Amino acid sequence: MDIQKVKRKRKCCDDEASLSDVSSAEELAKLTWAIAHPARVRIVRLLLIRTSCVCGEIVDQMPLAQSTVSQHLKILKESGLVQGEIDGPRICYCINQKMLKQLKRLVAGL
Amino acid sequence: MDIQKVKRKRKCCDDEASLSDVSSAEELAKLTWAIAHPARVRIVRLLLIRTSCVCGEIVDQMPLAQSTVSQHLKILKESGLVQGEIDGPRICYCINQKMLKQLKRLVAGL
DNA sequence: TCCTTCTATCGTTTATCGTCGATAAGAAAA
DNA sequence: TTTTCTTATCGACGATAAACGATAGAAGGA
Repeated sequence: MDIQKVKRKRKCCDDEASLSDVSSAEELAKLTWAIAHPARVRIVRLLLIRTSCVCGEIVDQMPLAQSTVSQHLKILKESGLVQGEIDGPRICYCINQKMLKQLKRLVAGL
Repeated sequence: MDIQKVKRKRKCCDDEASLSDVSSAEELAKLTWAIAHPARVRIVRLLLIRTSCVCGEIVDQMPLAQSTVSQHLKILKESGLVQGEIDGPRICYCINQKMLKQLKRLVAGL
């Protein structure tokens, strides 16, 4: 997506390192914020359990109104962690494995 | 948030699984929320770089007012990711490695 | 065609976050 | 004791999140 990986070695006193630190801090904050709500964690897990995509079954699994779930899905989509594709009359959600990997990588690198 | 309402879609004896799912979802949400802000990511990284603890030097490293940094530190402390100990006139912050490991474990387990 | 189903979005209300300046509290130094 | 340094806390503000109900829009089936 965005963000070039930190490939170059750090030299002392160059602010390029600081800049990439800042941008990766923002990326990590953005990704963690996406799952920084119990409902969104549960949604992500649901999508992971069912390797296939899921639509409004999510609503049935959650003690929330449909509109609220839709809002959480929107947040997850905006973070890039989740993708949604139109599949007939319903919409098929699935995890963006690439972004999930990126999240895991960034957290593991703390 | 309120009580989980476990819909009976699942079958045999997985109430316990659902409950632990819910609680771990809340724990994961709480921990990720703690670092779901660029400033708090930077604070965590600062504390990790300096294996020793840091006090108000954090403020000098950040483009934020002292009170704001203090607020972020409070959030980090409440999450358990950071500990603060009084050390003379100042306060010594450090990462709670146990909680950091827990965060990494939960994220890796997604 | 109309109807049903599914999802997104709108509008609203309430709660919380992020930020700041000002101030309080606590300990060390003078 | 008084002063000084460091950190926490207290309002206050605008911005945003979270939740809901109601409604709109799209697609399939009757």
